[in-house]
Amino acid sequence: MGDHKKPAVTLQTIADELQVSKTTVSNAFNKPDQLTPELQEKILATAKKLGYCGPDPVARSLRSGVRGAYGLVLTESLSYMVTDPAAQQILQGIAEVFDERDLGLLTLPARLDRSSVVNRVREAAVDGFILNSLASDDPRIPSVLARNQPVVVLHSPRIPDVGYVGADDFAGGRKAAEHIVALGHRKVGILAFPLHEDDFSGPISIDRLETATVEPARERIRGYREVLEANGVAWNQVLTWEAPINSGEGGALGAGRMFDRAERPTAILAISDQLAFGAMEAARTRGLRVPQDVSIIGFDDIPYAAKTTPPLTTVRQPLRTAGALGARMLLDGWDDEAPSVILPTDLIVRASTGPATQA
Amino acid sequence: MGDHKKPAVTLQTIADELQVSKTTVSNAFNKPDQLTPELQEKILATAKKLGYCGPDPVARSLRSGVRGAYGLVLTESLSYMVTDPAAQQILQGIAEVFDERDLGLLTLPARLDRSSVVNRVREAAVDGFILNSLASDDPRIPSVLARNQPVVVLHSPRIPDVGYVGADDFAGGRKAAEHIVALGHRKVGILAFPLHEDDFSGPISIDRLETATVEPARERIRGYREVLEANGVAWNQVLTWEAPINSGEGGALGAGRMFDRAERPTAILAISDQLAFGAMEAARTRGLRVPQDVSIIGFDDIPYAAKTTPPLTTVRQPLRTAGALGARMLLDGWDDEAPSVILPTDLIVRASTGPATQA
DNA sequence: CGGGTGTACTGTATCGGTTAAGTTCTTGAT
DNA sequence: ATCAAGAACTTAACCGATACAGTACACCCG
Repeated sequence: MGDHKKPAVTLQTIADELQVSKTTVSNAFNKPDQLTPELQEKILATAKKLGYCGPDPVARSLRSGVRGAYGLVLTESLSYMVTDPAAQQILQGIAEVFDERDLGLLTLPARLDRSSVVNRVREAAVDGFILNSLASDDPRIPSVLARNQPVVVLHSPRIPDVGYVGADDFAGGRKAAEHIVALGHRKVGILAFPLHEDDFSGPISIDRLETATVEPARERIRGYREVLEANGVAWNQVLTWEAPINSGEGGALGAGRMFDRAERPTAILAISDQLAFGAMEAARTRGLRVPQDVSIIGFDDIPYAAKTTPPLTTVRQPLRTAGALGARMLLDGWDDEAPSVILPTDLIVRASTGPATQA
Repeated sequence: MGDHKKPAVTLQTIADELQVSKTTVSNAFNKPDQLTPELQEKILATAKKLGYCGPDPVARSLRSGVRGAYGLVLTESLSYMVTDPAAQQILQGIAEVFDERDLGLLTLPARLDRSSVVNRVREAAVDGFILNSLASDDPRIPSVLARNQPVVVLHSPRIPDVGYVGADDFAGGRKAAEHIVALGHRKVGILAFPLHEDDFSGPISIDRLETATVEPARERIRGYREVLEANGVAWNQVLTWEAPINSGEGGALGAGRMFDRAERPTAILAISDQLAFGAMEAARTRGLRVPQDVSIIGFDDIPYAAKTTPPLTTVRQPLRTAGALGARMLLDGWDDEAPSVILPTDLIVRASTGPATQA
């Protein structure tokens, strides 16, 4: 790969070669109007001759204070993020804005089992951060805030004086539950992705729900609960399952346990489309028809939701918009108090939900 | 967002406060064994009190020469990358390795219509680069190479003395074509993503094919061509279409034009699964059955390929492995000559291909 | 012909750390 | 008592640029 230990060509090397000051050489690269075109050309030529490839970005940042990149802090690892369609949508929104402005996006490592990830946040050479869907007790948050740089949070958690873009998860949860209740369902199961950043998996206790650190999960379920209880379905009649990860497999497992009970639910409320897909899969393997035998509703409306058989009824939230809006908020800053945008959610009725059968 | 213009707390501030040298303060953070635990604790306490959030990463990099992040250079913009399932697979492989080692990944902007993207490459504060599926004449390549840092190329282009991980596209193309030919197809159409980084769209001339700068595209089609010609199908009998972007829409448009001809092809060879999905869609809208009326074969074997109806026959290449291998190669370096890994391709026969009908 | 205005450069301080090479002071061995 | 070795810090140089405040000289004006 060639040796990267050349005697180090710097501005000074070129300045010496041409008997000019290094400031002038610097200007040749950054402020061409400050010198005669001839001299600039001569400097550029010499730079090329000596194998100089432009001012060192690190040194430049140190002096000028500008990094030209922003950090992206994610739940779970980057490799997971890439596989999560909802996260992809958000990332796409962010990326649009960053592309538009020619800025780099530094994705930070996120394995919380490593204490070093907190340090990586401290060590990142960036101008600010986007925090996406973190638990409110994520250890990286204090590190980010300590840096006193612009920060925007997407979806979770809400932090005082920090810009925020999220969706109205509570209302979305209500819409999903209202739809299901209106179809006559009373025996329902709730499928959730993690409510806390531990590795728990199992039924969700009231306490666990109320103390949940992952806010969208908590709010969506609160929405379900409020509507269910208002319709005479007590919380202890509702089956619940928290998957250890937001994936089809997690959903399939949880839904499977519900389907295998004597009194199986006639409807599944999943707090993400991914989980809902898993529930559909679990139904399929058990010979249950969707929606005749069981109705399934998701949350997010990721693109694939329209393509499943049957197409998934779900609650849409504008993920890409959220990403783009958050990015713009971060880059443009704000004047007085930190803005907080709550995007609307919409019930998208497709074919995976239907009336409850009397059976 | 709080004002980020505090009077700037630096090592010196703390050093002054405690009447010690700034080196000692620096050591308190980086080499705790160089000072007494009491002093370290005192320093850390003072740091916290003054709102100091650890050594500035930029200044540290400048002196120590380590950036802790690597640049990722992509075709098209980041927002596109995120939507391309094949790119996602590659990214996932890369991300696994980066997560494992707690390194950051700086995604650089990629709108080639902006001259500034070349500068961004020069200005990125990174220790090396991964280049993914670029055209051989991409203007950013010289900038990357000029930096004299570790570089690894994934898929394209091949560059002398630069680490390389790719797939055997030519053999893969051959396998696809052999499968189609064995099924009796002689009237075939070829669907391609861009062969050059212009915005051309249309039939592919021999010249355009042979000078193609996007190597995987060229090699796959070369593979098709060799097998077709060996089986008596002259190149000028083959329908071709180059889409302006690797997407379902692009494929649908190209395939649509082929299907609408009097002598429509009985098989479509698509150089990506995305294009193949488009072809399936185009067939569906025209009432053509797959595979009875038209066989369709893709390339890549992205996860969704197994889930379409009918499931897509395709040529698998280990995308995630390629990403992971490339990342490891970059980070671990090499001794003598630059390694070059060519991963194998496998024909995966599913249900989208079938025997040619005599009709 | 002095003074104001620009243009093209130069010199030096500085950004915020890390590194290498001392300096002190203790301690233990001879 | 002497000296080598180590622990705990300090000093000064340096990393590679940019910011800012000049300086020198040409030019235009009344």
